[in-house]
Amino acid sequence: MPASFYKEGVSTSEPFSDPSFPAAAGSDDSYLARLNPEQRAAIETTDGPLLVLAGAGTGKTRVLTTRFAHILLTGRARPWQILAVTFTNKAAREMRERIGTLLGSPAEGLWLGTFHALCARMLRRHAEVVGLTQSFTILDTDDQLRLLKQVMEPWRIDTKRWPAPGLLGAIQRWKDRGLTPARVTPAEDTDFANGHARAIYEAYQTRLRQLNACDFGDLMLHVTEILRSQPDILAQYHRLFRYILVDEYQDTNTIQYLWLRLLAKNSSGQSNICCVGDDDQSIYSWRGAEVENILRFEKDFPGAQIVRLERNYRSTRHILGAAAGLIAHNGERLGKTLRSGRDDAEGDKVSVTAVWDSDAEARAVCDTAERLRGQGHSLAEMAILVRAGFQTRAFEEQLIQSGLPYRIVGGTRFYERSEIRDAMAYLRVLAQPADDLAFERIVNVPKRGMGPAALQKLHAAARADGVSLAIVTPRLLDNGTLKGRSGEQVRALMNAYASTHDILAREGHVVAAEHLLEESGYLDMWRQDRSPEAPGRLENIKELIQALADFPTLEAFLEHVALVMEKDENAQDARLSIMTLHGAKGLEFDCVFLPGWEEGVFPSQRTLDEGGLKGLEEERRLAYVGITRARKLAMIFHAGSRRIYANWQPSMPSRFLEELPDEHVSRHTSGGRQQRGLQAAQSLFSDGPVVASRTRRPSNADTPAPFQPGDHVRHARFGVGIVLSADRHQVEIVFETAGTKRLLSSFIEKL
DNA sequence: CGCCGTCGCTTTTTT
DNA sequence: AGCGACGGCG
Repeated sequence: MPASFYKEGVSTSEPFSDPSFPAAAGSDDSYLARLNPEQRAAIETTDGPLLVLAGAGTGKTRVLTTRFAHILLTGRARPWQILAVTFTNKAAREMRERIGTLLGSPAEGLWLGTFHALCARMLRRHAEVVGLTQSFTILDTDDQLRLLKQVMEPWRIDTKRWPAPGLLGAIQRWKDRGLTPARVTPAEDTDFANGHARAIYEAYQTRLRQLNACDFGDLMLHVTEILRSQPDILAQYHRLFRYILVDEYQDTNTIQYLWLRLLAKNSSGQSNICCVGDDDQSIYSWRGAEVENILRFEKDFPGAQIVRLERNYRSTRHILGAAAGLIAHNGERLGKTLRSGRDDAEGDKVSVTAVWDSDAEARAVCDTAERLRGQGHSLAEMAILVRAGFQTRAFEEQLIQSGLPYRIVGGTRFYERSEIRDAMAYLRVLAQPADDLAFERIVNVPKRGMGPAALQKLHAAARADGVSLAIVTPRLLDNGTLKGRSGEQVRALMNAYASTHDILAREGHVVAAEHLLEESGYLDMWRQDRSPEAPGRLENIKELIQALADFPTLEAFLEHVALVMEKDENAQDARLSIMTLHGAKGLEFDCVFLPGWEEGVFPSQRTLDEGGLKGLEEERRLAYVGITRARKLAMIFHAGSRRIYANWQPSMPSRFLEELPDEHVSRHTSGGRQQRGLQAAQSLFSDGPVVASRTRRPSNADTPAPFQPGDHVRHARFGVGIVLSADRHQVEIVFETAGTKRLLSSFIEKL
C-alpha cells in the first residue's frame, strides 16, 4: 500500500502535481480506442446514476479504471473528488495501479479503497461525534470475541446454549443492516439469550467506546450514523465527491448500501453514482450481501441508465455456452447473456468426468494437470477450484506425490498467526496504552504469573482509577499491591515499555519494535521453545519487523494491518493454485479443474438445508463463477464415493451436471480398476434424468430396477451386503460391516 | 495455576 | 478422525 493512502484527502489543498492534467483533456482520447460500444457507453455516460451489468470476463475492471481516468482527463473532477469503492484490498490495489498507468503518473490522494478503509479514514476525522478519539484502534475477531465474553459475564448466560461467537454473529448481522443498539427493535431481540442480546450488544458498544476501539462493523456503522445525524458533515462530503464508483455492487450489504445512498443523494438531486456488478456472480449472501440492492437500483436512483456488458473476451464458446445454460436455471435475474467477443474461440467442450472415489478424483486431476503441462500449459495458468476447504487435502497429497508444485490460496493468513498477533499486541500497547485487549493478550505471554485471578485485580484497580491496565500496572507495582515473583516479571515488562518509548522517540519505530520484543522476553520465549514450529515463528516475527519499515509510523502500520490483513505474496512462480470457488472470484486461468460436483458437496447440503431455493440458486451462481474462470479448459469431476470425516459416503452426481447443455459438454469416465462400475456411472447420463433417482421416485421407469430386495451384492469399498430396496439408479444396502448406505446401482456388483 | 481429558463440531470469508 | 474449547483435578 503506497504511503499516499494515509494522506488526508478531504481538504481541497490536496496536492496534485501531474503537469499533464488537465491539459490532456479533449486532446487525446486514445484511451477510448479499442473499446466496444457498450464499454464506451459505460465510460462516457458520466452524469446521472448508471448501473453497469458486467458479465464475467467482459472487461469490467478496464471499464472502471478507464471511466475514472476519463472523468479526470475531461476535467469533470479532480482526483480527490471521485469516491471509488471496492470490496477487497486486492481490487483497490489493482485499480490504483491501472489508473496510474492510464494517467501516466502514480495516482495519489485518491479516495479509492475498500468500504472499510474509506470508512476508517472518514471516522478518523469525525471520531468524536460517536464518542471516540481520532486515534481509536480497530479490533480483530479475536479481540472482539474476548471482549464480548467479558461483557457477557454479568448476564450469566448459559454459554453452552448461547455461545459467544453466535451472539457476536448476531451483533455483526445487526451492524451489517445498519442497526445500532437503539435501532434494534424488541421484536428482533427475541432469538438470542432469552431476549438479552440487544442489551448485551449495547453493553458491548459501551465497552468499545471506553476502550477507544471499534470493531470492523463499526467502521461502517459509525460513519453511517455520522452521515445520518450530522447534515453539515454530510454536506461536506456531497461537495467533495462529484462522482462515485462502486465495484461488485451485487455484494453490498445493507449498511454499505445506506452509506452509498447517503453520499450519493445530495440535495441538488443529481447523483453521479456508477455501480458495476453482476447479479449472476452474487455469492456472498451468507455474510449479509443483498442481491436486492442491485436488482433495485433503478428504483433507488430514478432516471438510472443501465448498460449491459455481455461480450466476453475471456472464454471459449463452449465454456460460455455451458455457463449460460447453467445459470439460465436461476429465477430472479436481471437478464444478461454472455456471448463471445472473439471470433476465433470455439475451443474444447467442457468436460465432465466421473471417477470412482475422491482418491481417484485427485489422481485424475493431477494426471490431467501433468499432461497439460506436457502440452505446454504453465502450471501458473491452472487452478483447482473447490467448494470447501476440506477438499484441498486430497489434492495436496496427490500433488506432492506427483511432484507438481502448487500453492494453496487463502489458508491461514500471515496476520492471523498467533505469534504475529502476539507481536502486534505488543506494538498496540506501545502505540496505544489504552488498548486493554492487547495488554491482556501479552501480559502473560511469555508466562509472568499473571493468571485470570491476577488480571481481575488489575481490572478492578483500573476501573477504580478510571485508567487502562497498562497505566494502572506501574502504580500497583509502586504501591506494593503487585509484588513477588510475578510482580518482578511484570515490572520487567513495564521497564521494557519505558525504554522502548525512549527508543521510539530517538530511533524510530522499527528499532523500537525490535527492542520491545527483545526486552520483553517475547523473542526469547520462542528461542527457548523446542517445538518444530518455533524457528518458523521467529522467522515470521522477523518478517513482521521488516514490514514495519515500509510505513512512516507505527500507527500507520497498525492501521494497515487492521484493514488489510494480508502481506504481499512472493513472486508468482509456476505453481498450480488450489483455492475455493469463493476465493477464485475475479480471477481467471487457462485451465480450471472443478472437482467434487456431487449432491451434498456442491451444491452444499448445508446451504440447501438453510437457504432452500435461494441457497440453491446461490450455489448455482457459484458454479457459474467456477466455469467462467476458465479461458480455455473447464474440467468438472464427480466421484462415486467420498471420504467425509471418518468414513466413506456414497455420492450422487450434482444436479448442476444435468443443467449443462449437452452441446457444450463432453462426458467421460476415468480411472483403472473399477472400469465396469465407471461405465455404468457414465450410462447415468445417457439413459435418463438423474434427478429422477434423487427425488426417490419409486422404480416406475421403463427399464426395470437392476436389483431386487434381498439380493446379495458387493461394493468395492463397503464389501458384501444385502439389498433393502432399489430403483433404477439407487440401491439401499445393508452391509456386513459398513452399515446401511444408498448407492448408485452402477457401482454395485451382484453376487 | 496449569495440565490433561472429554465433549462437540465440522462451508463459503472480506474487511 | 482431528481439533479446539471448557471443566475438573492435581
